[in-house]
Amino acid sequence: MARQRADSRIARKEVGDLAIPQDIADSISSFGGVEGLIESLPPDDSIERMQRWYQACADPVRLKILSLLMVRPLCVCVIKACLQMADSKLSYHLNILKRAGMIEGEQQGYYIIYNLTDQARMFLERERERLHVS
Amino acid sequence: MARQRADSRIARKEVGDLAIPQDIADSISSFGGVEGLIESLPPDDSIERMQRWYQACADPVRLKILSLLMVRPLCVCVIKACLQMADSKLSYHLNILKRAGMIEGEQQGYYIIYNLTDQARMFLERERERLHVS
DNA sequence: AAAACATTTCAAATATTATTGAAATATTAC
DNA sequence: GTAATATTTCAATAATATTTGAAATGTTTT
Repeated sequence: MARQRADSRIARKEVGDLAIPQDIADSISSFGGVEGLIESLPPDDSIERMQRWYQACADPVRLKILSLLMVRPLCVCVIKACLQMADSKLSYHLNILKRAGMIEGEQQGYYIIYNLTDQARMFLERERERLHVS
Repeated sequence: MARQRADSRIARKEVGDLAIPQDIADSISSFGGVEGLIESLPPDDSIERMQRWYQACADPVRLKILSLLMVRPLCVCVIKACLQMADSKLSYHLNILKRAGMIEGEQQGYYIIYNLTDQARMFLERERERLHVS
């Protein structure tokens, strides 16, 4: 018994040269229509920064590095011992996190000790909380 | 007058076959050394889910779609009118957001109306807050 | 200054992701 | 059923990102 589908007729409204559902048309007209929506978009530089940030998080190696640095600042060699990969590969990923503003390295003798930036730590703490709740 | 650099000699300690800075060695030994660090990493499926989520956010087109949907649910044609791109391109990005669990689409007559999932809305609200504060 | 250690840089190869335009699907209107 | 509208799928191409191994850099020890 096919369930009765909701009335398929959808009221439409012309917005410029565009016919769209009436309720959407009505609603968006209150913040300036399509024009208004476009203006509400974040500026390009802000979009770029966000993109770089999330891109930095979008890789298993880098997520693991971030997870390790949540514990405490670590030298490259300990990160390498944990993740078991070639130096150059690790260095590549560290550099991406650095350029995104998520980590900083400080040379100490032989070693470079990496740590999360305050921004990254705040982000990761919030994310940990969010993911545990849901 | 070059500023006196901190004593370059760094105490080192052997951990397994690895010589690492003493303070790091001491500190990580309290949570099980390198072994313990490795065990503290999130499980693979969790890493994968995070990766897909952040990857979905790591693109200017998709960030803009998310930003538009923060305003209200929208049909594809309105999103298209705002972002001015080919149908197939838009569809590609909508699909990535859908597979990441950030948006859902519901067919209504001619149109498919997309909306943020609760998870995505929560994430984006928190991010908006975080980025405004910092 | 030479040797040893830790890390980065570079260029080439590989893999993944994004864009494009044409064809396909699904819904509604006639 | 045919036409019209909205959206997706597909296959080919283009663009980016990642991996790899070798060479380079910077630091410390001898």
